[in-house]
Amino acid sequence: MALRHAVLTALLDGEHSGYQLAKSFDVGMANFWHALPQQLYAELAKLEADGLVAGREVVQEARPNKRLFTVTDAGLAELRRFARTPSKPSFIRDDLLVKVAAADAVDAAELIAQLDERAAIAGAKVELFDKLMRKMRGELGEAEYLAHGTQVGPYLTLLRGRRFESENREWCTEAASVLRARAGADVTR
Amino acid sequence: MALRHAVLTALLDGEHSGYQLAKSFDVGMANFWHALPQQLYAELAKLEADGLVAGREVVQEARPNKRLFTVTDAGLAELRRFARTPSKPSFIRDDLLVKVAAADAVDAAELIAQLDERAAIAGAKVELFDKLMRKMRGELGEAEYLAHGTQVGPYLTLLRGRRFESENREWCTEAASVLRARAGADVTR
DNA sequence: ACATACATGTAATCAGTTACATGATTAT
DNA sequence: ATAATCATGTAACTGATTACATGTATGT
Repeated sequence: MALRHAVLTALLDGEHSGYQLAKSFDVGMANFWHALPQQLYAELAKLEADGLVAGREVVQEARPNKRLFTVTDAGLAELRRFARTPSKPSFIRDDLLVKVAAADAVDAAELIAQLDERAAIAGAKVELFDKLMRKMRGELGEAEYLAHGTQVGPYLTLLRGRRFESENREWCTEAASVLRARAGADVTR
Repeated sequence: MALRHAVLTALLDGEHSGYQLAKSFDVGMANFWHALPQQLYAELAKLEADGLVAGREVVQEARPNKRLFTVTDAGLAELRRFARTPSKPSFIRDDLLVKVAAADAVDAAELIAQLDERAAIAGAKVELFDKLMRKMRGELGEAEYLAHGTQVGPYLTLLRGRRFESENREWCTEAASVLRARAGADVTR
């Protein structure tokens, strides 16, 4: 039941609407948790009912009204309690890896195309994370930021996401080239 | 709906019982898919009902009887169809990363302890994957195996898992040392 | 005696996804 | 005109987790 804690964490750096969360979940948070807008709206409603976040209505003219949420003291306490509970080892779920595991039994050309596509997506994520990290660091170098910056938490998780996607890109490229080489060898045999 | 395809893939290298699958899912498959025994038994039953796997009863004396499953032609066709569908980008779900993201608001000592523990777990996984890969390669070197080995699919996914866990271990170690340095600085301030 | 491995499930609940629904404003 | 952005949800369904249930054989 960590979605609520991911939401509380996302709200630590100020008030957000459900809509804003839905966006930021696809950038800073997406390395370790993912959620659809509907889930976030539902979770915010539950968190408010439980007194862990407080919402305030903001009336707008040119746009629909919105509700901005902040973490309450009870919410902060809940987050601290959560941080003390044991963590279960993480897991990945990846359709593409399932397909690669079945590489010996399925169409190679199609797999290669999907690996190339995924490598490109991962590359774009690497650049996005680099940008976010540069922005967060500001004037400071990485070592300095890690030592003295505010928001080490988010910075560390961005670092993790950056490495994951970089790793991902490299592996997809390699796997594609391995499959290409084997397909080529089969043809000339 | 990729659990069924993960199961079909796992059954590609020969017949397995639900019990055996439950074990092997925690090693070779665990880098990209995870499932509890109950899910596997249920999925095998569904796959059998759909004619994608065939089960045969094996009567044993000293142990309970078991059912061994193999992929049918229809199952193989389904796997090939699946391999042609577009893959949605993977995602990680990790409690510990949520906690690190909230690092600035929670107890540092506890987080550090969890990061150290996770680094050790990741290290053990790296060794396990190395062992499995050596076993799979046999006499061959890695480049040779990737070029000519049977089971490139499983080998490539083990490679991915190996790198993921290695990355994980490094990051956990670094994150812990960053948090330790900051905690130390706070104390002496 | 106690734990672990073997072997297979059911039932209840919780979490996540897909599909649907509404409606104004701004940019191309 | 068309698409994208802002803004928030409901309803139905599928997938995953937790708790429970059973029973034998082997190792420490």
